[in-house]
Amino acid sequence: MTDTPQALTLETIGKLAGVSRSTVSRVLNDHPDVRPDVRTRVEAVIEKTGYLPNQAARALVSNRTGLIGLVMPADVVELFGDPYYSTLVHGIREGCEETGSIFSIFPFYGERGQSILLPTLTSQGFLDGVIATAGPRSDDLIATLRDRGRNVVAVGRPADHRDVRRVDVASRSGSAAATAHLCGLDRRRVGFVGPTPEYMFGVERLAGYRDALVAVGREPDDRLVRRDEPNVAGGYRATLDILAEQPDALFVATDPMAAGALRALRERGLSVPDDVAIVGFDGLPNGRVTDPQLTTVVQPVLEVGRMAVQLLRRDHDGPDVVILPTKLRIGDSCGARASTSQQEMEHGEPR
Amino acid sequence: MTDTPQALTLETIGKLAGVSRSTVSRVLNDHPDVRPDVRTRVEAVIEKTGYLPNQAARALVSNRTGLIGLVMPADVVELFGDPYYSTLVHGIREGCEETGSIFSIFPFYGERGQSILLPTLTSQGFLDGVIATAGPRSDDLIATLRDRGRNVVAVGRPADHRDVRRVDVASRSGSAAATAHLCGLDRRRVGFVGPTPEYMFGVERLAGYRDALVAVGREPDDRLVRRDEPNVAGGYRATLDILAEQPDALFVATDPMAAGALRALRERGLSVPDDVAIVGFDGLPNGRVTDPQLTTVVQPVLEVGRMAVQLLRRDHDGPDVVILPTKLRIGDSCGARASTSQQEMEHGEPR
DNA sequence: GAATTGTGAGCGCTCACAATT
DNA sequence: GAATTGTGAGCGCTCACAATT
Repeated sequence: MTDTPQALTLETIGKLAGVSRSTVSRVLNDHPDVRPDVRTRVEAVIEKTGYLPNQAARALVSNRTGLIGLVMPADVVELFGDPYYSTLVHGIREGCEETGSIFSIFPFYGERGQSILLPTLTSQGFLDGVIATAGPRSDDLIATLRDRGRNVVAVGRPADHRDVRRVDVASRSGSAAATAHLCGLDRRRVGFVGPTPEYMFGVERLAGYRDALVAVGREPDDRLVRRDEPNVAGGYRATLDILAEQPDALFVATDPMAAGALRALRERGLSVPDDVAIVGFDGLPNGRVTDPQLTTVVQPVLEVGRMAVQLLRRDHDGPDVVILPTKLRIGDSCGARASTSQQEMEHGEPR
Repeated sequence: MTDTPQALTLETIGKLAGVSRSTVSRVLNDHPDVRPDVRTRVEAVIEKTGYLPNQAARALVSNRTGLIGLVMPADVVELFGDPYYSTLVHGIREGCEETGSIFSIFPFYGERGQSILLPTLTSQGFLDGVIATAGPRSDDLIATLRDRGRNVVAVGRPADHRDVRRVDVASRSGSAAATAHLCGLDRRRVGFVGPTPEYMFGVERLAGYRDALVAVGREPDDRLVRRDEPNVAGGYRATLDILAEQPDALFVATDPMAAGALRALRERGLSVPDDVAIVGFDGLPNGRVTDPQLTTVVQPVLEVGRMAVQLLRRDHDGPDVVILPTKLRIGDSCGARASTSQQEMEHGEPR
């Protein structure tokens, strides 16, 4: 169980191939100025010995490790059950394959987990870049990494996002489109169910909801707004609560919350979309299937992941904040499909 | 977006504190022979400047990176939905916190993903140790890491497990106990539903099933054995198929497969446990809740994760193969609870 | 002489430049 | 002189040992 006895180095390989360590280095790094026969000879020795360069030495001198880390501040169970994260991970992995980076997930939980991880993340010579999802449990970590000059990209919008490179989706305009859609279907009392205000995406989605109401000449009414945990249980509770206000439609800021809303309405004997129309937000490829099928604002999470990797690149010269568009996908929960006149509004992808 | 302008090094900190780099190094690494006032002075400078040692330099000279990697050869969606992985990750994270290592997950998918990751995993100066779950998609990776002399621990049993350190659970004896339990409840035609034979744990669980039959003087009958993918759909298919043999009990080698079995039986109008008794294998803390509640062989996945980290330690001097015990937890799917005489057989933990 | 500190060497690479063909 | 190769220095640490109190 000891390490490799033969501590192979560039020098050893060079000796075996009859060249200097420099030439071996050039072969390894695909430098052009190597004579073909020498290259072949060196490659043969590398192949035969199974030599692989020491990553630490390489990182020390080149100041690059090739490692991209995704920092996940959540309980593993929570994380692993969430289609948002699985899609995001998928996108980041694809992005890393494109750029030739190694992708790695650093799960941590709570203050203690963060304090263990933070020094390592912040050190030189460990990660080339960090991707972190914005949220109450990671916003200070993102701010710390930024302040320390680390190469960090936030996914979403951290509470303090000055000088933070980030990828986000058009939460506000997407929410406005969803709300406008409900208003256009002649719903008079359109409510909002979303996360508590420490989630910035919830703040933006509430703003979009209000934008749409104002745009059609209605007065936003806080009695039609409920906030809770951004998960199924939170959506369930908030919906039960808001029913006292007799809404005939709800824009629900995440699909898991919308699933909770559907459950609450079913329990109360209310039909969707007849009694209450529902529009959600997420539209994830692996999201749960609901009955009725949810009308929702689709966000391009896969592209978010890919783009985050792009933003991390040193040679990236695009904008430091990238906002990706969302689009409304019509399902059966909003009532648009019932009224044929509305059918042409559908511009979501087919499933 | 550039790196920190002040490239702090030990030398810089030493200069600021009026000592040599050696003394700063001693302070950082908690060496005893530093005068208290000097230590305080150096710590003050470190604190003020926010200095953190370069991990690559440290790794190069100490030959340790402090990084433990879990290699996950699976589609992310599959992975993230699986309570086995979430529990395992939880256990490994706890183990790493105990040993002061940084824990990181390397997700990859397919041949291409593996070929990208493998050189890095195999290199010196990158990971202190690799944990990999055994299975058809990772067994050759485990063998390669072993052959290259890397510090690797397998979870489960790889097809080629010579000289591979590993943590496993007592699949065979646990399966025998489950099968014996069904025989003891007077089931005459006890079938086996499990994974296809490239999954070694399935091979062991089938062996345990046969052990139990032989022990009570019955002839194992391959017509009562069905194998399919180790997931809900596979369990569903295999169970539909085995019903032609009219089993009155099934030992199902994983809980997801058992969930599929329950669905198949329900669809065929068969009652559990009256028509067919079911015992599963897994008993994960975050596993799905079934109706009826599943009798199952509980494996200690959290401890498996913790133990894997222990086995990775250089100073570990226990056995290289650790097999953790399983225990049968009685639910409502086997019929034991109905017959009061069997109640005392229950030795699972309460939920 | 014991406790504390500094110096030199070296980990295994990459890069600039000099030396060789 | 252009293409190819080797040498020297250095990345930022840790460790052994020498030097200092």
